[in-house]
Amino acid sequence: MIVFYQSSNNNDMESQKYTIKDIANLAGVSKGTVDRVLHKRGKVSQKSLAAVNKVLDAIDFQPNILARSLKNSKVYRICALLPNPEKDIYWQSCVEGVNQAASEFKSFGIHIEIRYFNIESIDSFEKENMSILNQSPDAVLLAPLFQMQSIQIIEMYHANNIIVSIFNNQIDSKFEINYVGQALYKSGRVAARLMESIIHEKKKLVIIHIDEALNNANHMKNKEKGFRSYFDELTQDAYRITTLNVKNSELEDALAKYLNDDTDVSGIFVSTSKTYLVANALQKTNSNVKIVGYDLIEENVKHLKNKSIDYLIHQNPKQQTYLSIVYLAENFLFDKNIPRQKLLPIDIINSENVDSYV
Amino acid sequence: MIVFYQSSNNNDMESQKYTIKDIANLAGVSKGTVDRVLHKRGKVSQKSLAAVNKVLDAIDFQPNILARSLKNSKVYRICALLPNPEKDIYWQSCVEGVNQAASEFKSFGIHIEIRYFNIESIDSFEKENMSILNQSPDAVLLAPLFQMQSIQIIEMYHANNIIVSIFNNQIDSKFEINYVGQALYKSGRVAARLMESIIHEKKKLVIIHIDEALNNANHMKNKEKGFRSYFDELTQDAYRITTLNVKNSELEDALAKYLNDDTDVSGIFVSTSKTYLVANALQKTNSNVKIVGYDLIEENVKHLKNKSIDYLIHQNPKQQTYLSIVYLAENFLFDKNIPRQKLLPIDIINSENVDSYV
DNA sequence: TTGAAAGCGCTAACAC
DNA sequence: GTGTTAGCGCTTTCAA
Repeated sequence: MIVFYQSSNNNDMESQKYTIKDIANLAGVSKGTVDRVLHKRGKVSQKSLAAVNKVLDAIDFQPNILARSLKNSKVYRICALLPNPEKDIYWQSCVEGVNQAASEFKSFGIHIEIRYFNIESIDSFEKENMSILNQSPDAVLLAPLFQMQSIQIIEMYHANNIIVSIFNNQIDSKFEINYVGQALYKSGRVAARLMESIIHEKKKLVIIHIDEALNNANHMKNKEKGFRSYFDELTQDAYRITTLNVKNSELEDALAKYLNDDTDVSGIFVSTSKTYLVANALQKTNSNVKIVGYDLIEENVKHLKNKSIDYLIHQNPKQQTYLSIVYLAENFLFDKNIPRQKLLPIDIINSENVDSYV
Repeated sequence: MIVFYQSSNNNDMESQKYTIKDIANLAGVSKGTVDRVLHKRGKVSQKSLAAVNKVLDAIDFQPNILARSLKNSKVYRICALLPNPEKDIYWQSCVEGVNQAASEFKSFGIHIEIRYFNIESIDSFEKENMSILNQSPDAVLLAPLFQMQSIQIIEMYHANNIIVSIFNNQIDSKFEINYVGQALYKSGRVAARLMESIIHEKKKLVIIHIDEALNNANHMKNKEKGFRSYFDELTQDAYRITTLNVKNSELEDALAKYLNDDTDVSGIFVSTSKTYLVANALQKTNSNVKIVGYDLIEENVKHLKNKSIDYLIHQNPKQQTYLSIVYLAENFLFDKNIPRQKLLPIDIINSENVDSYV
């Protein structure tokens, strides 16, 4: 075993750390003046300014963010308003993302509260928002499922100096500081490419939207547009694509009937996390139709593993909320910039890589 | 526009922030004693202990990590030893991952230096390591391409109290604090599932390892095992799978010859980032063989987009090094735990989702 | 066994 | 315009 001696001096230029005090000494002024120069606050004489800037140019000064942050010791309150996962299990991951961020930032003085609204009730959405507004937290994270109401409420938050971050879906608002989500049109194209690669002979496809009324119609339409655009661009092959809008309750009958009428269907693209419902329905028809759908909820994963669903597209709900909170927290604590928009990768999931995502 | 009045008192139990000073006051002891109890250091009388613990039980005390960290203000030095990207562009992303982390943690007093070794030279690997050892940084991030030498050098770092983190590939060492990489066997299975879904008639497949001598043979063998295991488990269909080991320079001829002898081949799985070489070679044969390979380097992405490569598996090299550095930095700064192993998701990439990853 | 006090680097209030 | 100083919350040293 060779053991090297420590070199006695590691203070090379690079790892030298300068403080405001150092700069003040070097420039022959006081810490206060250095601070004034650094932050352009207060009056500074030409002479002092020049002296400090000269030092600043010569060294690579990195203000100690921890010290700055410590000084500003306050508790920041962030409120996350999420769809209640009891109504749709998809949202459970969003809760987990928030919770993970919450536990990571707890000891930094970031306090996070989760609230729920009922996805079937605009009223509950508005009520919760009003209640949050009344608490006046420092920031709010929102799933803006109801477009019109969301725009209104975000404006109110803004008027009250409450920062708003949104995830899951874009809306036409100018006042949110950040959006984290996925490119929906693109994800439709991804689904199309997957479908193309597994379909071979009969080129009839079906797009199924489930419970459109309850969900965000735009959301689904964008996915459909992407899906169709991909096939439209293919020059050699002509696919026939039909769109079906069904209610959850009518799905099984509607699908059975449709497939009975048209036995040439070879692939189904489901635009929501309810993909498993289609897989369930198909199991009874004993057909060999391929399915591409969305989201890693338990029921979907089960079907994916036994290959009754071929591919799922992962919308990364947990990462969406986790990231949103991290952006807010790091902005409060360390003054980090928040990107206006963060589009997460469009993850393709099959039976073999699914475990690596959960 | 409705504007709500701020509620006058937001100090609910939850958002109350206690400091050791508060605890000291509540327990009727000094800050020093509270610190001794919290960290079990120094002697404390039964009485004081009980008093402090009583307070601690009653409140939810979150020590302010920023303050702790500030106190311990020192410059941490991390050295990353990476394969030189000039020899193999794959490694470029690793450099970027380190650089990103470096810029994020610069103002926290984390100083990061990147060094390169030549992937074709064990000697350069050893020399660089010795030089790093001599600098005695606080931590080292290593791509342990040469198994035996890596084990030795990691032991040396360990003996010198230098923390070592590794990425890209596992080795049989007990002294590294953390490994970030991908499950190789699993990724072979993912490739197999992809291949199965796009291959339909002729069930002959080829596995190609390129430049095995230069690369980590184990690495490739694990992927192959995973790939084969998937097809072995299929009961209904019999696939014939052949393995080809070729040198970069001989690839084109070897492949042309092979495909000429056996015209039934319908899919090729390439175990390295040199997948584009196979695509290049195939373009000249005008065949319709499907290709599944690895990594989002530029040449591969080009082929992916024009569909001469069907799928790529993304090993996330940037994320590997980025995460490794983040783990180390957050451990130094905030005493965060470092997981022993972090296996990144096995990302499936096709022509449509590739842009969302870069 | 304990309390008092200094100090990490930065900010902000205050006095001159 | 500028320097001084107190203080953020924690750790650590020193004196009692």
